[in-house]
Amino acid sequence: MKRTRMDEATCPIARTLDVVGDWWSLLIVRDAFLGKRRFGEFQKSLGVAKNILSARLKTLVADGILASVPAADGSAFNDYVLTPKGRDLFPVVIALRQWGEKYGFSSGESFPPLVDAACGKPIAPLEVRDAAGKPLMPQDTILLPLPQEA
Amino acid sequence: MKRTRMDEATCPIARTLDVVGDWWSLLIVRDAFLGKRRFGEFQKSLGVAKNILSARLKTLVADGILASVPAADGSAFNDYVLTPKGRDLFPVVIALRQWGEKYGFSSGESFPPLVDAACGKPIAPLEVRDAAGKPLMPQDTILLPLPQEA
DNA sequence: TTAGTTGGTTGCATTTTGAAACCGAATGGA
DNA sequence: TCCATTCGGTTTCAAAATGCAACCAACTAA
Repeated sequence: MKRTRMDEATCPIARTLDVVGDWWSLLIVRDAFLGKRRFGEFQKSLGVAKNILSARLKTLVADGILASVPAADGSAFNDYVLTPKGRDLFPVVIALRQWGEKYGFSSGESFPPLVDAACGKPIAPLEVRDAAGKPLMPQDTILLPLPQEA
Repeated sequence: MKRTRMDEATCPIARTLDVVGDWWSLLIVRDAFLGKRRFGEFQKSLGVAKNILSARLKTLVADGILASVPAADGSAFNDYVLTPKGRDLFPVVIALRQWGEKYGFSSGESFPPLVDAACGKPIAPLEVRDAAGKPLMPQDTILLPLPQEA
């Protein structure tokens, strides 16, 4: 009756969700992208219970998404910073953000915009493209059978 | 002590995760992209308990991601098909998939590839771009403060 | 020195999840 | 026509995750 694991799934989506598919992990990663690094910063920003945050940070570190390093301010505490593996979640976070921007707000509401630091303009909507760069719709793609190894 | 809701969050990412941030919803959406439409198809593919699947389909329909329509085969049952809002999750699913492809498999393993139906070649890695089309790294972006309404 | 902050852990109540049993309606076969 | 089986669920109940508050140890500031 444990939570169903998907780490043996043949599907890459399932394997990703097995690691970051819970309620808090991707929000922690989001905050890490925004420069937060201390336990207390995450806790205050997210409003998550400290035991939950503690458990999540542990698994994110164990999964190689965050690294626990000595604090930059010289204090005796730890900073939690994104590894390259964690930074590669950027498109995931942006995709979630853009869908939320489009569907998560009623017309009267607004949200803090994420913009290009250089030009100040909003980033472009993500597009799924083929090898040549042409945009692809969902129905333009097919899942091939698993290749058999020798 | 219920699960903390994030539907009031100012962050679009949090609002998205409030809707599809659980263990199963995005896998149901994935299967819907692959053409699955019947309760039994989802259940067999996912191996999820039927009560959970039933609850998830209900909320996905309530959230406007799936629509419940009369079955295409003329039987008395229902099909669950993606709405335009659901189809707009395509970049999310692809982002999760590409991260899983890169980090979710050991070197000996392989996974079914998702390819361009027209040319048979794998789809390109998603890239976050600025308004002009130039690729952006995470540190090239900044979150602006919430704009004040009049 | 002592009060407060930081970064947790522990304990417990509530909620969610998961497995299996159950059930009615639709379907199929003899 | 009758019976069995599948389909699409709901109910029941145990196990696990979540959330809150209390606690605590180490560091820090006054």
